[in-house]
Amino acid sequence: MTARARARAELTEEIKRSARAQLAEVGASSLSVRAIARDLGMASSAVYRYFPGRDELLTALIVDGYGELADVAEAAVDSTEGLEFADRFLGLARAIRGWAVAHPHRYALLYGSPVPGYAAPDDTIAPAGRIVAAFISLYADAAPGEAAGDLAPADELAFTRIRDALGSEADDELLTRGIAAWTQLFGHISFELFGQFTNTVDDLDAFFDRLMMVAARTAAP
Amino acid sequence: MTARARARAELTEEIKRSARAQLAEVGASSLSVRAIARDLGMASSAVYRYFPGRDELLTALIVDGYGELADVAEAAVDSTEGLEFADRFLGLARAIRGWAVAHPHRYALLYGSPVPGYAAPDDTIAPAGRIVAAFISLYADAAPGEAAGDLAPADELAFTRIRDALGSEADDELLTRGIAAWTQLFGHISFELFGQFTNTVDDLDAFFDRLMMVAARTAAP
DNA sequence: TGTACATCAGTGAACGCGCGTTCACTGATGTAC
DNA sequence: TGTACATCAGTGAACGCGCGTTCACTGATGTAC
Repeated sequence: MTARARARAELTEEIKRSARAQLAEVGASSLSVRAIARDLGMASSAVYRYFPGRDELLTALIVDGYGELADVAEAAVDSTEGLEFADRFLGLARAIRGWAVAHPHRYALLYGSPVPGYAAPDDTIAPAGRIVAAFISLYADAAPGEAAGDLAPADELAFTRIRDALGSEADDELLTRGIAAWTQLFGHISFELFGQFTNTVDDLDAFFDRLMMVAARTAAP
Repeated sequence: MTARARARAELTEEIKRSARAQLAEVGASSLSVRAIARDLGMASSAVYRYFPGRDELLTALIVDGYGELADVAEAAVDSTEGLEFADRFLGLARAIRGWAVAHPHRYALLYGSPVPGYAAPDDTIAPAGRIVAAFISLYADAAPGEAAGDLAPADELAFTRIRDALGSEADDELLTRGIAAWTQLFGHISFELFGQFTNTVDDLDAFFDRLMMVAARTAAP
């Protein structure tokens, strides 16, 4: 590997690093080639030696983001091998949330509202699929009926403010089930509107109804 | 009401209408006072007679959006009075999704990733609360244990593509439960990162774990 | 009903700024012989 | 090992554009007497 190639690889990373920092400050739609160049102390035109344009840079950030989250998800699945389904799912969920909380702006780039004027190319589909695949792989080893046990008793810590606001004595179990259904509703809508369901479910209306019937059972008092 | 006041009210609405159209085309972060003025055939400075600035216009759009969605949610709750909990929840869910699908960009403004550089003022809290309140009101009249019945049999229409992709024979019931848990995970994360949980749940870590234990039971094979 | 004054909507020019992208160029690095 | 040529990174000026906001102004509408 020549010195030139090494310098190229390093500066390519530097540009993406600076772009991620900018993402956190101004958001994807205001990502600016000139601001990145300024940050790195180079002419704005120099960035074009590394990326053909702003959109291709965005694509690179998205692909990297899915890739990194997929690594995290797969590591979580691997590290829980042999455990029962519910524990493995919890481990996967924690890992994904952990990454999202650590990199909220990158999460928003992947799962938040789409960047106006930017159409994600097909290159982003495969890395996005790895994350879903990690979840699906949990089913490969699981025996049916594995996780029928009851919830551990609530610690009565998480809901004091909600209970105050409600002025009610609802228990933690019911509150959790209610919020579960609620986040499920909005999770579905965001997935549907923001493009996570494209080319998967055939009939979104019918699917939505079924999903909400499950949610209603979960949330019922 | 004077002619001047009437004209003012009308033009205020016109500005918001044009702003909503622009929202759909370029997104909230690129909402432009000049583009709205151009659209309405007036000088860009004239818009400042109606809104003190771009951010206040955005706030008005957000408040209007929550208000309209809250009207829809409350209407759904009212129209299902007397029915059992699961049916009322399904009606509410359908109503909310219906509005979101009809106005995807306004939904993104309310529940999508936050607009960088814009801090929503307190005026937006109350209208947002009306939507949650509509959901909570369902519990006021519901008897415990109401919705324990089984799901209606699947129509086997919604999942052909997913099944093809999986190369498996998983039934619709399990697929629905799996996707339910998955959208719940991402629904929670988006709510957490995009600010819907601020000042409600005390300990988000503990709450998240409980939520995912519920999800794991839902998704178990 | 008529007049005098105050209020307000709308104008157009201007300020100062930032943006993506192109282009001809210089000088350093790499490669073939 | 040395030379000749090709490749490539980086520069700085330029093009053409859009933005939010301010300001002094004109002319129409509203109001108090």
